[in-house]
Amino acid sequence: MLDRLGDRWTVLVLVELSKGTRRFRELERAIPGISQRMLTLTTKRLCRDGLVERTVYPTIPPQTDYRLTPMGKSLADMVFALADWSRDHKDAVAAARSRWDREHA
Amino acid sequence: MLDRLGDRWTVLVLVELSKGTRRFRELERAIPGISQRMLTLTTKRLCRDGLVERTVYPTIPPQTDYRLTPMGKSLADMVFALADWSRDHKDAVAAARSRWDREHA
DNA sequence: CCGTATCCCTTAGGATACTG
DNA sequence: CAGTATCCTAAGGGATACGG
Repeated sequence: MLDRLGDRWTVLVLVELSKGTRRFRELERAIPGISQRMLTLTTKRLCRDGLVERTVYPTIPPQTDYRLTPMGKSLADMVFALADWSRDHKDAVAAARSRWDREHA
Repeated sequence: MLDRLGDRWTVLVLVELSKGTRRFRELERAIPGISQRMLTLTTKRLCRDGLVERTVYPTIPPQTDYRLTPMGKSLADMVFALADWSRDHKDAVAAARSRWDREHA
């Protein structure tokens, strides 16, 4: 499970879907740099794990909606907690790094 | 920052150090499967980020102690929160997966 | 014991092209 | 639009050998 949050794209999809239902193309545009392939793989994994739900409208052109399940929402909350931690300690980490880099020049 | 927790070895080292001060060899034994190379890289990154502190005793044979900084401890707490989430939802995820696998056979 | 330096192989994932 | 299929390369990380 922890390795799921290790995946960069997974986290970004989770965050984007936490804002509401999104279509495939909307996710793609909202997440700069993601390839079609990775978006497909990522959403598929999230669906398989029961974190995201998919609804397909067999219209022309086709439309697919993605949205977080309750479990997905709770995981997204963990992501936000991590993001908070990250923000709170960003400066301290940066300071530690520059100090390390100075001392190991 | 989030990608740090994506790294499997980083998480395991963090967890092990949360139990107390450890020497290089102790970490290696406590984390099955980690290579010397990855342990070195992982501890070095953690030190650079100010999450772990190193104390070297220039004895023969040499000895090096690793321990979490306060910031490292707080990150370890986040890891434990994730582990809790994981434990709480383990069954639900497993169920979702087997259902998915059944339906996509 | 505590690392560093190389080699080497696997795999993640981007680019591209094609379907319903 | 919403994917699937194929190719290809960059790099993460294991195995091994060596140094202080």
